[in-house]
Amino acid sequence: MNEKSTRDQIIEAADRLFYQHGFEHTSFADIANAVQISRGNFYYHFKSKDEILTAVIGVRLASTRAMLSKWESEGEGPAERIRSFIHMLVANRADIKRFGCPVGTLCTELSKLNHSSKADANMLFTLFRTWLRRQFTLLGREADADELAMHLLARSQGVATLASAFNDEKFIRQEVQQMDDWLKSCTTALREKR
Amino acid sequence: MNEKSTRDQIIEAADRLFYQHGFEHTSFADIANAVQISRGNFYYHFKSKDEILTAVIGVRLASTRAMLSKWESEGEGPAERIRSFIHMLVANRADIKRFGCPVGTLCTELSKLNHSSKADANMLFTLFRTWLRRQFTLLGREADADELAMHLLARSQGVATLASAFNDEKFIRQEVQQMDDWLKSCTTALREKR
DNA sequence: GTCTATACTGAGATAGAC
DNA sequence: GTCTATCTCAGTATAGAC
Repeated sequence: MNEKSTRDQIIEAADRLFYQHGFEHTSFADIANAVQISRGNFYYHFKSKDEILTAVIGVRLASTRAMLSKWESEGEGPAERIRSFIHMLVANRADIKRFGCPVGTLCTELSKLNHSSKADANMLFTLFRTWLRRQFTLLGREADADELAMHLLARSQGVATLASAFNDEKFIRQEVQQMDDWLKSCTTALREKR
Repeated sequence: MNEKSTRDQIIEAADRLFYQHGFEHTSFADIANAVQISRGNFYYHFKSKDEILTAVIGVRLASTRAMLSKWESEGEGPAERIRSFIHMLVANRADIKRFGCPVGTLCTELSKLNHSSKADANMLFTLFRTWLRRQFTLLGREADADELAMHLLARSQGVATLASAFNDEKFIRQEVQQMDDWLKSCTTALREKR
């Protein structure tokens, strides 16, 4: 079973194209062309474009949950787990430089379209927020865990946006370094309080 | 001459609609409807939709330059001027909460569309970057002025993105407070070096 | 499950009257 | 300078053959 089902291929292609060119700007023809099927066949698998979007968001939610679980089980302690999040920017720097953050850009677009799937897409942000909040709580920062989680999310979003606008990978590394330092200071601040 | 020319009205309406609903999602009918003119009349003033976008970006560039000049002349010293930039987030919080940052969201969209006006829109970012860099230089941080400028730009972009996704004005105030503190620490760090 | 052919819609754009 | 009418085309969607 090396062959993926046509349905999965469609979702995969749509996921990539929505990321690279945006949801609205991606046409059925684009997706059909990428999967090498006819436009007509398309409607056997999905009734509408919105239905594909729903499926794409579903896949992204699932893969995000899987990634967070992996970080949770593999990271030695909350600080290293948070570092996993921060270093995602470096790991994906080539894509981020070209297309920005897949979560941020999708949420922004759906928000402008006032699309019915907007809330589902925002759930991607919530997954990260909740996960980060738990890590900061484990780090002993339960009082401001959510604030720290949101702060870090915002920092990474900003980095993605500017790295894309200025087509600048070096800036990503620079900011990641600063976020690492900031994370250390979070733990230090805690020790000083003791 | 209280009446604005039709051309200016079109640009104004397009500016607002592009911000609220995105460039691609805004149709001629939407703009024509907002200005209360017929679609046909439209083409007397602009040959194409791209031409309207060019005009909108032109207006935004001009008004950004004007705003930066105003901050430059009115702010007492570089630190207070940088604070003007930071507090833009608070001043525009209602719009930012709903539609994100007008600069960031436009640049992101045009980047995904691979639009020919992408570079012009990015110039908006460059205006802020250059201006902030100069302020940090005046603050005595010439060695890392550009890094600080980019850092602050990224922070504000991230705040706008998340405030919009989570529909959260309080988060904006929270982060602005932190940026104010950060700005103070920039000056403090300098004094300590002396 | 995949194809071709085709209908329908909305959006960008033009022509020409007033 | 503004209007109505109309064209073209891309994109979504459907019908029905294979």
